[in-house]
Amino acid sequence: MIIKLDMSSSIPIYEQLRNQIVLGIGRGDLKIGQGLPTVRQMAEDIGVNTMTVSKAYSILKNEGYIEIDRRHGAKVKPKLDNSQKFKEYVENELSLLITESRLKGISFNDFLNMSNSIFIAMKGLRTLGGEIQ
Amino acid sequence: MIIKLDMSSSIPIYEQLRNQIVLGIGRGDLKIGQGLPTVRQMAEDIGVNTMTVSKAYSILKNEGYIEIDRRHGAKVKPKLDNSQKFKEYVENELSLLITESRLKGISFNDFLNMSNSIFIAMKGLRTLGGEIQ
DNA sequence: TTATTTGTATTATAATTTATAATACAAATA
DNA sequence: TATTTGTATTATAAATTATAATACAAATAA
Repeated sequence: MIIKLDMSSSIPIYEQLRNQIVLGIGRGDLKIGQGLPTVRQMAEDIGVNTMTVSKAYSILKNEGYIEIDRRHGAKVKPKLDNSQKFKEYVENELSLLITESRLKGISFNDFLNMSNSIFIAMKGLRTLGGEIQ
Repeated sequence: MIIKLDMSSSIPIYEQLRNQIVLGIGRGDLKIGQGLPTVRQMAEDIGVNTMTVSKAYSILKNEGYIEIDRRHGAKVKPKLDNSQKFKEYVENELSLLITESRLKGISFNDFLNMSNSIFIAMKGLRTLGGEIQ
């Protein structure tokens, strides 16, 4: 599992780590059901405080991407969310990104091609057992 | 020009304002060449400090969405950007958003439909004069 | 020329956020 | 019973965010 962090970024480390774990699940580096490194292990690996990792894990739990058991640790388990709130979140983020792209001269075709490439690269979420979710 | 701000959000006001102005250009509320309200006027309108507005304008200038003249004020003038850096920014944001959507159960079709709706709603950037950019 | 309006800089202040460090605790497991 | 888990606590420090009051340089209008 590759975690890319930019310590000089203005984006908080816990947020970068949260994003990297979400992307890791999408890429398939992290399978559904797979355990994440312990808070202490992850903190040592990436060279940050344990509470920074704990915060990232806590956010991922609240967002419904992982489950956390005491002793058993953190485990990948994305929960579906067909709420209007989540749709609006996606719409708002997408609106901003498409607007920025448009104003900067990226064609809508290029934008759709990018989207396709990204989607294809992450197609087929698999569990630890191997079956497709 | 409608500016929607959430004062209880964790996103800084200057960043929300920056986003709202970008979206306003995309929607056509702000035409190319059109002047933005003065820093003081905008600050009064939305009820924040002048320096908060100044910071938002300054970011938009640095990102190449507006131009700023002393005395003449801030003016909408998006600059094209075909740099690799900008492409990577879009790719990274898009990757995260598609991954989140996928994990939450939004189909790729729905995602593309959303993208289409958003793009259609902002088609045809116009200048103050009326000609299409 | 003079007064006014523009964005911006400065200074001070305050609250919040972010991150670290050291320690401790509750729960579950071996 | 000892160990490992996520988490809570406490203290500390730095950076960020926002406000307030004031001032400045540049450009325009009177």
